[in-house]
Amino acid sequence: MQNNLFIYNSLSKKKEAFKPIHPPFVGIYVCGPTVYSDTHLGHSRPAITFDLLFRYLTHLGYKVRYVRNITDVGHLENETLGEGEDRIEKKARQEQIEPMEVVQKYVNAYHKNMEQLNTLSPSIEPRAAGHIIEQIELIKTLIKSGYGYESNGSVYFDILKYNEKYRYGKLSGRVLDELMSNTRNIEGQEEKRNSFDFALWKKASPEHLMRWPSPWSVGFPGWHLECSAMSIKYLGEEFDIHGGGIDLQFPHHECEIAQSTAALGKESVHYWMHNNMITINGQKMARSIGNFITLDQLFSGDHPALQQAYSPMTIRFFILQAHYRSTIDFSNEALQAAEKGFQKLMKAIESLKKLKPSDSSTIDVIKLKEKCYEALDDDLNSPIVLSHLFEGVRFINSVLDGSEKIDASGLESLKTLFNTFVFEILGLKDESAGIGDEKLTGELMKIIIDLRQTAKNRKEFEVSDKIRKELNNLGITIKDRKDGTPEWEKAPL
RNA sequence: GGUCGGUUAACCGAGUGGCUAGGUAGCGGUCUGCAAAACCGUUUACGGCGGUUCGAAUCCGCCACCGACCUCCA
Repeated sequence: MQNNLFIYNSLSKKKEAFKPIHPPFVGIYVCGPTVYSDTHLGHSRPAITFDLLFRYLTHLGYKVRYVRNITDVGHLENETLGEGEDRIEKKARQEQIEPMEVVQKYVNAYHKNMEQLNTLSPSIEPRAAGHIIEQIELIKTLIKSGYGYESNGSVYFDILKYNEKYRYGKLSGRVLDELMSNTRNIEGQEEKRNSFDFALWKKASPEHLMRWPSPWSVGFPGWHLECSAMSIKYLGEEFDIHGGGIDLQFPHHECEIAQSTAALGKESVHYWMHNNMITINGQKMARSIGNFITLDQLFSGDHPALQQAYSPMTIRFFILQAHYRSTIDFSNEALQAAEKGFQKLMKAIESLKKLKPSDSSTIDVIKLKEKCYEALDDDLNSPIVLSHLFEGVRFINSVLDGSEKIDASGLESLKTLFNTFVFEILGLKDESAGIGDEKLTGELMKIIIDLRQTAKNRKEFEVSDKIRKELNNLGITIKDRKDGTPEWEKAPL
């Protein structure tokens, strides 16, 4: 199996040819959400970025195992203090429910939103709390090899020791000496040999709800550990691609690298990929900053910053219009532009179905297809793919207008091209279909349009304009075509 | 303060040495009874100052501004 795909590797800071370890198999691990509140716009970025990667690799013929975890334990409010409260537990106390009820609630919400965005389900979606045993085993290995040490019932990772043999900080460009001089002295660190050591296992305080027995204490695993344990379990000691948000690079992914490398004695991940952030007013959108808009709010328009509701495919299109390693700035203007652009694309695909072939062709479909592949192969450059597809859109509309021509085989190729890239790979879908009572509406519209046509033929424009205006009030637009058969369309609700 | 990244036209956003990305908005036109759609044409660009080069948005230096990470974050 061959590919021309180049992927930007965060570790080498270069675009590298993608060579899977065991073709035709490809293993991908992506950091999923910590499920303690609603999914917001920022979460859709990695979901869509790695959905695109998953879809493209699958399209190329690879058998992809896509693992995306759910963090449901161990993610503390404040890691440095060592006394931060578990996010899930805090929410559980606030809402007076079980921690696992919090998890269930927000996992369900996350899944619903992911489905709305038309992202494919991962092959495996493991949860940290379901892999306590694997994590404990990994800690044992780390203690045995001297990289983990126990302290008062908790276990920490010894970064200084690790750095003797390996280089801590190589992903994020940190230098340990600088970390040492920069780290703030905060109380509550007495258990650690060094302030930058991170927890592998934490002893639970008496009031802590989420707790499991271990050789060291009744407690819970550290946040970074789950990804190492679960990626090893499902993808093997070495696997192809690890993805996640750029904000996870340090310390999360750095710690993951340290743990896995220390435990396995070798590099685990071949390609690190990081998606950039969605910004709002130029600043990162994040739960901690409080400037986020949830996906449900976007879909309903129910948020003070929103001028209107935006459909899931508008959001998906919006995100695909930027390259995944660039920031993308949220605004109503930008989303409205995305909405219009997306609708234009969908309309052209509808028109494509109706095109009549000519004897000759004025378009090179093969070249267009090649350009689309080239763009994807260049580190998943979806904005460029879209720009090529819009070339196709202009062509389709011109054929409809009579200024361009396409032959039968070209037409088939063009249909396949749009189907492949727009729906299969970019993962967009037509949202206008499937509104109830469609058939009846169609019949009714036929009658109304017929009446209006009669009025027009009699030059009773007052009547015909009234019909059009009343329909407009219902969100229905009449479009008189040159050949005298009017079209109508309903704005999406 | 340290490390890293960014600054492209009204907005979003591609592009890395010579060849107008694209979407949205604006303007003019074609079509149309009007309108919408579509098509054609088109305006406002590469943060500032230097340097390298025949040629720089693209490479180098300095400056300004913005941001990310250094706590948790997708």
